[in-house]
Amino acid sequence: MSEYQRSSVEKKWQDAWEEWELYRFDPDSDAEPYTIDNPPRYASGALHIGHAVHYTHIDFAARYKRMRGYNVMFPLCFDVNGMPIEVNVEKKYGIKMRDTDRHEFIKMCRDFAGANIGEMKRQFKILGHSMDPSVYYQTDADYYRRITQLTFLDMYKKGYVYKGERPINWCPRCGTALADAEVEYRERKTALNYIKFRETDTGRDIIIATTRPELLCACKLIAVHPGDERYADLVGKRLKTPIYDVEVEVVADEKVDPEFGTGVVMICTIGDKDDLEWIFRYGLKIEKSIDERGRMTDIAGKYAGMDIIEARKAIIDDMNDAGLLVKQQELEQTVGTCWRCHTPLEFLQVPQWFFNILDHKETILKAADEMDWFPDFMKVRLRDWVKSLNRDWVISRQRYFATPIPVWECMKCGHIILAEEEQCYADPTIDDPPVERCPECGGDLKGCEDVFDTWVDSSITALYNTFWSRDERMFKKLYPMSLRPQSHDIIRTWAFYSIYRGTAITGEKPWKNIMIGGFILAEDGRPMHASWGNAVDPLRILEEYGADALRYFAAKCALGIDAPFRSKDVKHAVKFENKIWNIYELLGIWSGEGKSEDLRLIDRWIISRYSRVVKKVTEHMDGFEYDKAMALLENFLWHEFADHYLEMIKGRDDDAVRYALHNIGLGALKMLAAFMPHITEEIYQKLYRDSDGKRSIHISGWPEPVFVNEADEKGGETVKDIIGAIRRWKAGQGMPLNAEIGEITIVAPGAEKAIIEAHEDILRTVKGSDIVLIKEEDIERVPERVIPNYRKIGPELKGDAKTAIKKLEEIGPEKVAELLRSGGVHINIGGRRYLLTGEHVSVDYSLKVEGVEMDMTELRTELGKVLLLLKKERT
RNA sequence: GGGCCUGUGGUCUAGUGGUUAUGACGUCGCCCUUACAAGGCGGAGGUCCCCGGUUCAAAUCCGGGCAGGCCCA
Repeated sequence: MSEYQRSSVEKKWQDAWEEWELYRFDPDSDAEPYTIDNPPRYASGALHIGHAVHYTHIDFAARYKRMRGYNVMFPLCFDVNGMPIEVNVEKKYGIKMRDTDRHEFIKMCRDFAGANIGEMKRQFKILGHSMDPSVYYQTDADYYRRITQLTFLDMYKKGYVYKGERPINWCPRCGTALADAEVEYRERKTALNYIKFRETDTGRDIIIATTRPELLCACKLIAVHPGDERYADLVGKRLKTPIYDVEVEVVADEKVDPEFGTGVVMICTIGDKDDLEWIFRYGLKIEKSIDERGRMTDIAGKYAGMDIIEARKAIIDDMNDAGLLVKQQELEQTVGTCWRCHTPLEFLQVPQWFFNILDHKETILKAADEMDWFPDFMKVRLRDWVKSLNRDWVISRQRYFATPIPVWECMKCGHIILAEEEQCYADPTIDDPPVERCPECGGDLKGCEDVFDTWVDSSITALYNTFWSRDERMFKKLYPMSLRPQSHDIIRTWAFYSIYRGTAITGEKPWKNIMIGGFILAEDGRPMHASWGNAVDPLRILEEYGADALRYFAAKCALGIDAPFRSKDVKHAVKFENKIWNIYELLGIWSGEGKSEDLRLIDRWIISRYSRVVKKVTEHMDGFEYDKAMALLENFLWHEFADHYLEMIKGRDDDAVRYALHNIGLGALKMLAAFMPHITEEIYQKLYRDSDGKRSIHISGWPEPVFVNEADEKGGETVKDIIGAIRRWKAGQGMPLNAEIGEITIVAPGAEKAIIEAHEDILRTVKGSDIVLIKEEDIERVPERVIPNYRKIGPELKGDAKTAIKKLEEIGPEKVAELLRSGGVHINIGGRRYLLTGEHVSVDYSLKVEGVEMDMTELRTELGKVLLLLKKERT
């Protein structure tokens, strides 16, 4: 009567697995490798339930493949570079990156991330994850950054890299370029300002609506819709800008929305992407009104040096004072913001480094086609994204904590000097260039201060994991990797960039399979938000319910589909654990592996059912359908094996039952092991370690089906149904389930053979004394009572209803039954004739077999109709 | 505005052309049975989001809506 002690058991095995180094990838093994391009966990510290679920799915794959005999590579890895760490460090120390020494700041970032990594390793451990510390990496380490730099050199030499000056997304707060993939669109409220421009010739006022009055200093053009009659005479004329008093021309352009504002727009260099389109169309000279730090430039006149918000406020005040501001209106708009700090982005022209992606779309799509996607519809998202791309990937960032771009530039002629391969990892802000002076012009060289977008680091994980550039033999063996697991929000980034880099460098896809996880929503079905108070802390769940329970919930989340967190599932998992624990408590009574010689029908039935489950679960595991595998296992173990088979075999002690219990008990436990590694290990060690011979269930083999026999299954199902019906009947009688019930009479033309074979098991299970098989004709049906259908008789016979019912009772059940069989009962009341049929009246029969009154239950079984007759209890 | 996904008893969910729609939670009733009352058995509870179409037959396929999620513009 022991209870499962989840917290101590989980801790015990987590420590043991770590000590045993159970999950080691063996580079020299002959076994087929199964390599997982594990997402390096970002070193910001906090564990989100979504992370917990995704990494748990990956752990399922790793554990399953290990049991299938693969040499599994499941790296323990962390993504460390990048802005979130920088932002955290700024917050923690109350400093600004730009005001801090570059290398001092980098050190603070490293230390900060390093401290988090310890906590994150602990999180993986208490989730029961099986990552392998022997294939460890973190993206900020020199050994990793070296590989990032080598891939860059390789791509540079192949012509994928260029430096260019073109408008890019710019975060003024972070002071860096951002790729399109890093832009997050947000709804926000802003003021639409109606301001006065003056027509040069006539002096009349033209009202223009703008959300960006601070850009007025860069206003180069005014546009109206060509069909807009209000302004037909304005086209070609010149207007003077308020405040600056600069003359600009009015053009007619289809792109203007006459409904918006006043139908007149000002075009500035540069505001947003629409402005950019106009700039190119009209060949406008680009004038920067905002600098890289988000401050107004000299062309803003008196506003120079202010930041954007200050300048906007100041110019509005000034225009208001001068009577140039007509009105302000609240406006909902969508703005591109920085993915990190959500500052609205500016569109600036700053020299940057680019990867050429536009020329390689076809290669990327082809590689994506060569991989298997789980679920397959996720491929569509990648395809749509690739097809929609119209700008190259900006890979340079004006930040500190990331991999430096390993180049020097001639300060005189701009010539680019690449780092030598041997030199990498190189930091050009510290290290000397490979040559002293520019080989072209003899000018001085300056180390590049830009760093890489962190996706440049993380998009080579497949190359890093497979020893690219380090071990040719291993690379040949391991690339492409077996599996890329990730979530669907980063298809356009991580998946896309990785495929691009992989194909650019090796000419081949980076993985064979890619599995995409869905989002975990809050219990109320909305996304989790700290401010909505619906966020779930997985560490609390772990503490309260344990890792196996949380993993059970993860298993029930189908791949690729957003699922709300369900604490009910976690609680249910605890019940299931308890059930598992007790099932194996019971199985512990039967020791030994048994023999298959004298298997009975019910043994063959459950073994065949089990074998089918093994086949189906294996298919589901291969297809990453963990929810289906888990559901199948639970249903089998709980509701077939425990509820029925175990009840049927209580009291037996023979080699056949031992054979069935041992095979199913061990096999089912193994199939559960990937999902619930702790409880299964505990039971394995107690019951099966000696016979199965492995140190841990997690390195034992995956079970094979024993046999499938359809006839046995049909027979067994029928026996199960008969026993179930008898148990239900007992419950209905208010009898204890272990009450003796004497003789059981059965009519079962299709199932006699099965019943005869299993009669001993049936009788022992339901505590019967004997089974008597009879024919349906042997049942005597004795009409007992007339049952009038008031609902039918009442409306039809109205006032005569009462009399009619009385008459029916006088005729008596036996006669009524006979009349009903021959068409109906004619009744005459006061000259009114009625025909009452089976709709109006029925007869209740009692059943007798050889004169004894019986209860009858009719079953539809796999072997046809079964009538079960049990002696009526005398009350 | 576009792409992809989802919409099934009070709540969550299985089911992708075929008797009476699966299961869980909750609820009501019964039962301590040689593991498990954190268990077993049973009952009540459903316009399968809406409208139209295809079909002998639609929760399921097609079209159009509506609502939610993710990604994008």
